[in-house]
This record gives sequence, structure tokens and C-alpha cells, in this order.
Amino acid sequence: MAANSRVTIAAHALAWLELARRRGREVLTSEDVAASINTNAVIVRRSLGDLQRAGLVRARRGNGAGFSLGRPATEITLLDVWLAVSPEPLLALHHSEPNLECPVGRGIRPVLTDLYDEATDTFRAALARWTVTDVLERILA
Amino acid sequence: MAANSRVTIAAHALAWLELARRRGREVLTSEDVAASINTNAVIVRRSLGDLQRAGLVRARRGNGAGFSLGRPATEITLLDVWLAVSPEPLLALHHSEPNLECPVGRGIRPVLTDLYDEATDTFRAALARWTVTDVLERILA
DNA sequence: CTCGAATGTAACAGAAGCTGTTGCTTTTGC
DNA sequence: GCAAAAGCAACAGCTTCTGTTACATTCGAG
Repeated sequence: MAANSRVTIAAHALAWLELARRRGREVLTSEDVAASINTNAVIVRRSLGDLQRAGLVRARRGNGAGFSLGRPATEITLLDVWLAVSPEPLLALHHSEPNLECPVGRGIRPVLTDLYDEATDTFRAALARWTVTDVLERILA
Repeated sequence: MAANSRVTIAAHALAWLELARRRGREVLTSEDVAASINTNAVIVRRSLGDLQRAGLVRARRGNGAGFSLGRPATEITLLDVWLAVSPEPLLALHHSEPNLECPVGRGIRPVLTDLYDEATDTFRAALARWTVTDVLERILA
């Protein structure tokens, strides 16, 4: 499958929200954000809906509404973003149960689960090293 | 999408090949391997075909043929397996080009590419710490 | 209190990928 | 030459992703 781009969309939206905030615009509509990402406003609302559920952004409804950061951009890491939008594990186990009469089939699942978790943890730790502020500042540099 | 299970299938096959080798069977058919994984023999041939292209297994055709390890199990890491079967990046960039008139849209792609590469490298390094022998021994322990 | 702007959300289409299956071709040892 | 097994192509069913339309909901402004 083509890998999904949700983390990218969400990180883009957050960086843009932070830049707008620095320019004096606290609130952006999904249309505003979609224009920068070059996608559909519904895609943005879905993505920012995930982030809102995780507390990373706030959404206001009604006239003059829109999205704003839920906490300082220095306190939002890419790990937060990944956890908010990416429920799928990086590596999957067997779709159907392996043959339990084979020693390998019997014992492999917990072993791989452990190893996958370990690798995934290092991946998460790497994402946790970068905040939305870091991303924006590297963009502007 | 449901994450793919190719690394799991390949690792299972390699561990089973190594166990069979220790028991005196150098060569297993795709049917033999499929019986342990509990899947179709064609799935196994596709997976082991990837591993063969990477030099991790050898395939012999014709009567009495089958698959055997291409090098010692102590010299095959899960990273080798991942590289052989998993061409997709862990995180994808935008599907369509962002708006280049926005500062964020203009600068975000190389930044995210760098950060994603960094995180992916730590993931790979974690996979590289484990060999097929390690996996098999943890299974048998 | 009404209006209008914007979010929330459901439904659907198109494309892509994965697994699994069948059937056929190719190879090769005996 | 035969038989066994890999190689490979094609297809079905399922799921997921993006994108789109349409509509319901919310809420500030006047």
C-alpha cells in the first residue's frame, strides 16, 4: 500500500498554525490550512479532528470559528502527532495463526512482538526529539 | 491500510529454515514452509523470492528442489530482512505538492524528509541488532 | 432571534496494496 | 522423458487512503 501521509498533513497544519500565530492570527479555518497543504478542507478537518482529540489543537465552531494550537508549539512533538493520527503498528504479525505444531509457529509471535516493540520504541524516541517549533524554525532557516 | 506482514512471514521462514538445517534438513520446499506459517505456498515463494534477490536464501529448482539459507543465520539480521521485503517508507510525504506560495508549503518537504530519515535510521538500527539465530533461540528458549 | 460562517460527519468513488487462489510455464534431477 | 518444484501472471476479495459532495450542527454577530 502506499504509506499514509497523515503525520505529514498534521505536522504541516501545526507548523502553519504556529507561523500564523506569530504573525498575529490565532485562528485559521480548515480552508486556510487546506490552501497551504493543497488539499481538501474535509481532509484537514479530519486530520485536525484527530489532533483535537489528543489536545494538540482547539477547534471553535460557529461564525468566525476555526482552529488554534492547543498548547505551545514548543510542547508539541512529532511523537505527539504520530500518536494522535497513526494507530497502525509499523510491522504486523501473521494475518492468520501460524501452525502451533511447529516449534517456530508456536513460539514466534511473542518474540517478534517484543522485537517490533523495541524497534518501534526507538522510532518513537526519535520523533519525540522534535517539536513543532523545531520544524517551523528549520523551515524558515 | 492494514500494515503488511511481510517481515513476519520472511522472518518466520528463515527461522524455520535454520531450525530444519540444525535437524539435518538443508532444503525445504515452499509447501514445507507454508505449512508452518499456515499460508499458501505461493505467498512463501513470493516472500522467499524477495529474500533470494537479496542473497539471504538460495532457491533450487527442478526435482527435489527447494529453499536453503544463503548465508549463516548468525549473519542475517532483521534489517536485512526488512530491506529485502519492505520497500515502502515508514512515513510518506504529501501526495500532491503543497502550496509553494506559503512559506511552510515551500520549505516543509526537505525538513520532514530529514526528520523521517533520522527516525527511520534508528528503527533500522534496532532491527539490525537481531539475527535469525537470535530470533530462533528466543523462540526455543 | 435570525443569519451566515465554519466545524462535524456520513456516504461514496477511485485508486492502490495485501493476501490468497488458480493455472500455467520453466527448470532440473533422476 | 517424467515428475517435482520454483517462477510467474492474472484475478478476486478485502481493506485503507485520499478526495469529494452533501448535509447537520454550532455559535458569534448584528
